[in-house]
Amino acid sequence: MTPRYWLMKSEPDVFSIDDLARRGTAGWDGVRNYQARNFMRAMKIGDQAFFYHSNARPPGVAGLMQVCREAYSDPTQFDPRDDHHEPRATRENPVWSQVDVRFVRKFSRLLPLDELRGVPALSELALFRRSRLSIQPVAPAQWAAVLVLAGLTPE
DNA sequence: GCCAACGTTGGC
DNA sequence: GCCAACGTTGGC
Repeated sequence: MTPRYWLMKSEPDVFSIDDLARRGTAGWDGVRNYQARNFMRAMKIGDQAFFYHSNARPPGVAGLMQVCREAYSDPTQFDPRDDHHEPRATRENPVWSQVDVRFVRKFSRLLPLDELRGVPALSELALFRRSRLSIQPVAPAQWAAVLVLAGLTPE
C-alpha cells in the first residue's frame, strides 16, 4: 500500500528533531485535540511525516520521520501528575492515543513557515488554514514539493 | 443544543 | 509577551 503523508508539530523547546535523532524512536504523546487524535488513529506503519517545529524562531519543517507503531493508548492520560492527565480516561476506556515515530532525517536547513507560504504548490497546506491543528494530512504533491525545497528528490 | 466564557495554540 | 484564532466547557 502506498504510504501516506502527515505533518506533526512539536515545540522544539519541549521535543525537537535533534531529540528524536538522538533517541531514534519516540512516542508522540500529549496530543489533546480530537481531530489530531483521529488522524493519528488513521496512521499506518510506514507512513511518513514532516517534523514541524512550532512556537519556534523561526517555525518550520525540520525533517522527516516515519510511523513505526500504530495508535495505542497514550499513557500520560492516566498520570495525575502529568500535564496531560485526563480525568475522564480509564484503562478500559482511554480517551487519547499516540503513535511511535522513527527518525528518518534532519533537513540540511530548516524550511521556515514564511518560505512555505510562498510556494504555490503548498497553498492548500492545512498549516495555513487550520493553524492550531497539531497533526495534519499532507497530499503527495505537497510532500514532493517540500522535499524539493529541502534539496531532496522524491523517491 | 445554543452560545458566552474560557483556555490553548502558535505566529509575531 | 501579546493577542487572534479557534476548540472546549458549562449554564441555561
